[in-house]
Amino acid sequence: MDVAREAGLSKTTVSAALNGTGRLSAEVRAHARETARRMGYRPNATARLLRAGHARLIGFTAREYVEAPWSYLESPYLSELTHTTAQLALEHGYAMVLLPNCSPRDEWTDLPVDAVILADPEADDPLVDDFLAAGIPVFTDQRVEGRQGGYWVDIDYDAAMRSVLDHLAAQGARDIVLIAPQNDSQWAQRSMDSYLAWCGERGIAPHAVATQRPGNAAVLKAADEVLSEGPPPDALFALAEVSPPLMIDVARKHGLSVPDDVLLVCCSEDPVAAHCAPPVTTLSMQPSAIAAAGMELLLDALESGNVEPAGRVVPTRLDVRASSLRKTRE
Amino acid sequence: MDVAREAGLSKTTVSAALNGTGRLSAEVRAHARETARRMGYRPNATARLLRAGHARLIGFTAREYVEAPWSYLESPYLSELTHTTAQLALEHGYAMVLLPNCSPRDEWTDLPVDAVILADPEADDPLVDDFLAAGIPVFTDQRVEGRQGGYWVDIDYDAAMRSVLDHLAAQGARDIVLIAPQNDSQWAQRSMDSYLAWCGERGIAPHAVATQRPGNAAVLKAADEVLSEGPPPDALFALAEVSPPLMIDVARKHGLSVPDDVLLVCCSEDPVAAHCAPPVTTLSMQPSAIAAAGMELLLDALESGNVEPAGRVVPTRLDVRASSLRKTRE
DNA sequence: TTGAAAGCGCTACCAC
DNA sequence: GTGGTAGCGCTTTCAA
Repeated sequence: MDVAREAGLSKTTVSAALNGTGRLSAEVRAHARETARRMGYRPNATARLLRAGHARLIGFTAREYVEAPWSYLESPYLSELTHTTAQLALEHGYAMVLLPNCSPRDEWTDLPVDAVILADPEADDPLVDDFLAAGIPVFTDQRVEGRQGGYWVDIDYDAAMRSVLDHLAAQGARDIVLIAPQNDSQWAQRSMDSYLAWCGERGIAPHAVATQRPGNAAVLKAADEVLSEGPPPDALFALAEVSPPLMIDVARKHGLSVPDDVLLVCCSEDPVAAHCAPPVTTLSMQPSAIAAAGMELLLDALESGNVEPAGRVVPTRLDVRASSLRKTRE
Repeated sequence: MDVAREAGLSKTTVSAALNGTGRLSAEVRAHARETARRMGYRPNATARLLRAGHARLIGFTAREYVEAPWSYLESPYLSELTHTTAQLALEHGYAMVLLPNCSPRDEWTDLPVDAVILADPEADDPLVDDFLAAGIPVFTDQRVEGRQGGYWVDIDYDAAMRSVLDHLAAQGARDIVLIAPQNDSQWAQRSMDSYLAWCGERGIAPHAVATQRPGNAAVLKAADEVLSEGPPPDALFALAEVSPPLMIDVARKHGLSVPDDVLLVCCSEDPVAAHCAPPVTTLSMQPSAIAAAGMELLLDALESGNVEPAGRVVPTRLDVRASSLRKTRE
């Protein structure tokens, strides 16, 4: 440490001066600080971390559609989840490393992380096991419940689905088409289960179409096909993420007006929904609330050394707007 | 290192076995690896990095509208830039830390980064100076040119602006309204300069409105106001990012059809533009190309220890679609 | 009030 | 072929 030599002090003293620790005379402290400043000295962060025994770094990635060459930041939901998590982490002294969804498993090995967050993993995601086996705490969905080092935040997908279906039914819809994402996430799986159950309970034939890939194009294509075949349904519920105004465009293309001819609900975090014409009813998964719940769990686990597996359930929110309100005709 | 004790080897041997270095017999190597695997041993990443003398971590943040409480991932441009950068970095063995735009300056100090990327900094951004002073290479816009440790990627904003204006003029537009972002970025500043110059050269009175904040709402409000006062302009060019279909909705709200009554061009990376009705002409800043150019510079600087300041200019792209094509009436 | 020494976990070097 | 040792840059004892 040549700041020490330059200041005529030991490196211990300089370290203490810079960190505000130890019992040093005011002059020595000021002198050390001044010398360091003048020399443009910055303590080596890696060395401090090694010394401290932690990394203060959290890995983050979204595991939905892992195979597809897409950027999960394209999704407003995942993008908000990512941003909020990064923000909250930093407020608590942790930085967040952004890992793309499709990266070789060993890319992670060399990364000094205290924990990882895996959003929407696949069923039996190998990454979950990898980290758990490596002793790195994993924050993900409920399927890790009960496993050593597994923490989870979950959503009441069943309640969410039913809130939408009940709302549409209350508006008089009977033939409700579900445009569902086709992947192994809990979101896709459990939502579909709930849809089928709800239809079953009412003796209604389910009418679901699946989108194989993420992105607007796949959802729009599915909607287009549904509206092309036979009489139009009473309502469309796009569970797979899509830009709301584009759904209105598709309906219009088929000569259908929203909400007069077909009701529309989108599962979306896109603020565009409130601004388009007509405003579109959305089911929000509340990514910021999920991030907050997850970060609370994470900090509790990391700071207090609390190894008890823990989990939280976060509610969703239905914002009813014009697109799903049948006009009262009087 | 208790793997060594367990295997009856020295930690040196175990290290060599795991890293594939040194001259070890196949059996010893296999034995060491097997023992490590069985014990769930993972080499400490922080220690390796300290030893190696680098961090393999790159800091990233967008500095536009630093004061506003917004998430830059809301912007399709910045979101694509962020994702692509992270992706490319990882492919080259670097992980990317995501820093929110509004964070105290000292949050960064404890972070072991080899370099930082500051997208769209403000004029005289203090963060630029902080990092340069700390000897950390900074990758940002052209204003760092010539400074020690400063590398830049820039866009030919002038050519971009002119390509749009020339296109609109060729379609017969004369009163072209520019909806411009109001901030200190090069993008906002230089684009506005070019707009004014272009108008000046043609003796056309410029007609620009500024948006104070990021997000759809501010741009839509500006557009709404322009269309409310007096006769509608020939064309709208939204340089500030906005969701294209919403711009069409605004025009429609004023009884104007795109492109029959008013031509529309948006500066946007949103894939929605190609799908809405009518499809919207976009000026793309090519964030992925920017990321690629920046990463190339960065790797060259970091790997080859090349301290020569360097820079690159990246082209933009105009995708002409129906929204800016005057219908030939015949 | 200050400083010497130990050690965080790892790997490169050079003896054996 | 294998293993002891030194040292990356820092902070935390503990002795002076």
